[in-house]
Amino acid sequence: MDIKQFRYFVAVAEALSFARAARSLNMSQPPLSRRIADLEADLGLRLFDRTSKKVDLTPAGETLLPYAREAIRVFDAVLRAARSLSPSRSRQLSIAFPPETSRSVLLSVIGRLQREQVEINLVEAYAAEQQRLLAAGEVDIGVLRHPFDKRGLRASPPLQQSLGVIIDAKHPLAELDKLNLKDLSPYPLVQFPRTHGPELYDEMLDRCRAAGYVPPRILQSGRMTATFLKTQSAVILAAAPFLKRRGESGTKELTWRPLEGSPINLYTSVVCRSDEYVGLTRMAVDVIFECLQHDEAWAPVPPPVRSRTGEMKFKKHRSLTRATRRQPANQAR
Amino acid sequence: MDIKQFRYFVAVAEALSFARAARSLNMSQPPLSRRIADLEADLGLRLFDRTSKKVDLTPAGETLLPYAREAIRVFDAVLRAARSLSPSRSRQLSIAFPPETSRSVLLSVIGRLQREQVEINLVEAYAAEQQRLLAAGEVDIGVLRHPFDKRGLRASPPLQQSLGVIIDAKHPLAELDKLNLKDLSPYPLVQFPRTHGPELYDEMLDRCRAAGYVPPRILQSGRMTATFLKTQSAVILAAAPFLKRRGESGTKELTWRPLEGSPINLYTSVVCRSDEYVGLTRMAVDVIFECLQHDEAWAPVPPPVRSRTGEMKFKKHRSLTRATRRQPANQAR
DNA sequence: AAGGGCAATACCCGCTCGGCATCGTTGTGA
DNA sequence: TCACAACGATGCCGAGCGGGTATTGCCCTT
Repeated sequence: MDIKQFRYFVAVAEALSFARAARSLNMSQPPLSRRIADLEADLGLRLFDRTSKKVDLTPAGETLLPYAREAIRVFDAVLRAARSLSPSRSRQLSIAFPPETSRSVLLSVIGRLQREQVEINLVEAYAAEQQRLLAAGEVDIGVLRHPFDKRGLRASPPLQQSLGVIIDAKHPLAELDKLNLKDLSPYPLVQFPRTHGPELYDEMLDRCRAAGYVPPRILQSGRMTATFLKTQSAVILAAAPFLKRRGESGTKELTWRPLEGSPINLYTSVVCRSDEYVGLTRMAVDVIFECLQHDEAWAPVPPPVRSRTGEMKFKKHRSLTRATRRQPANQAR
Repeated sequence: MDIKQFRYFVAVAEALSFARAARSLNMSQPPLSRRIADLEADLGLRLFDRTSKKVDLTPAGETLLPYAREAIRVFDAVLRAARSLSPSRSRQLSIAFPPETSRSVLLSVIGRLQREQVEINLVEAYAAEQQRLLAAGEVDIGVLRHPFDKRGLRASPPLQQSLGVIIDAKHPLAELDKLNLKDLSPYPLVQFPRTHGPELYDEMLDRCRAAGYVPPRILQSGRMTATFLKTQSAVILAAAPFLKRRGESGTKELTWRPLEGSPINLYTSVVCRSDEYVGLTRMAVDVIFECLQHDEAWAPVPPPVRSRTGEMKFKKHRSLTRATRRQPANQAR
């Protein structure tokens, strides 16, 4: 019996759906069904009443749920504590986030890492820059958008955000609840500088064109983004929580609208150098991943769409220990 | 990461020896060494300072130990609770022990099971009788001596007890600290009735003869055992804690002596019907096993001797859930 | 100097778990 | 009313994890 079984149980109990729970666990539905069946067999009771249409906790499952959560909580806490005991040269970590990271996410990351006594050095950078910083050792952990070069890096499973559109509250399009990319046609698009992430930049524009939106002009994002949006009737593609970040100024006068059918998605991973996914760094990577995942607006795994188009399969990580073990252990000298 | 790694860590920390810890975990030493190395790699720190002569906790290991224990404690408690949630027809279990079970073991078993709200029905019986009771369904769990017929039963790993000799405190042999089987030659032997466990009975006598002790008479053990020992200068082979059981009468006048080189050992397993090692029953089996194991005088696993003679290899159990699952799951109807 | 004890390493194998494909059922919309 | 869509269960397969045995290497003892 493994603590994983409890995680599976809790995931299903929270999603009340095997398929959704499986997605949030980054696995497929059949093995999850089996693991739950195994657990039920072991415990000698049914945890869920399930039909093909509905999944409900049985009374027994209901009673068990909080205890399972508690066991997981304690276990994770100990593991985190153990990992952060690591005698890293120091307890400092440099972590890079994309500039448009929402404030709420940053706050929870900082809060949780401070509780583990980590000194954080925050860096703001796009994918290309982050890759350089990671490679140069100037940053320990990066949060970056796909696609990026994964060589030598350990990347978490991708998290998905559906992009919408930010416009001035008085913009003509603000009348509509959901926008279509075509609706944007008359308006200029604000984009981050292409050099900061050429692949993503190109893909976003491709998607726009494919859906019939060819921006009349493209404006460089920068300090003046809000001004562009107000004075030029420009639009910018962004995930829902983007606005949350900009408590500073003008937030009230901007508004966000989702895109019909989520035609553009952002995939994000938490990343560190492969050989450093261990101890303190690993603890922090896991914590950051959880913070992102639990933030609303981050889907744990690309929805069905992904497996149909076959694009961006996520490879499971092989555990590092096996590889590590093969090298001389250089201990007990 | 699995809770097992914590168990391994704690076992090594308690034994301060990989070999001993491995034995107490019913596994061999090499895999344990690797699991610990893996854990250290994962955490990014050394848990033990080890040379070929000594194993010590590092400071980090020292700090971690109590937390690891706590995580295990919580996890096991939840698992026990979950298993005992099982809607067994009732919360009653019939448990059979060999008559010579020490009182201390019985007390801890009863205490722990009562804490799980189990109603216990204790039965006193030797192996042969226990097998009948198990097969007939009149008893749910048995604690019985090897060898016994394992068909249809799920048996825990065997626990070992070294037999010594109980004699009257005034017996001539009481002068010696350690006895040799040959020393017993002049004295009659008290044995349980052969029908209660013919194989064990025969093996014990074989061992005696092999070591040069051919009892002049064999007396049937019963209510009058103590009297035999006092009036006939008889001897009885028993594990160390046997005396603890007999708080009733005469304990003071009897005494126990170990046998030089532990020539005779008792192997005991906790047993239930294979298909019932699940839910409440499984919880109880595990609890009883732990109680026996933690009682001093029960070695977790036969010491090196066993693997040399090659006798009584213990087979690992395959998990039941897998097999169970293959039958129609008859749920969701 | 030889031997024994112990942890580490090499190598191997079986079981477990997760993946894909498919089925059966149920609810839904044309 | 029928076909389809959604979902959980099942069959089957491959990979990797974890454990087993044999062996090495180190240190201490005699």
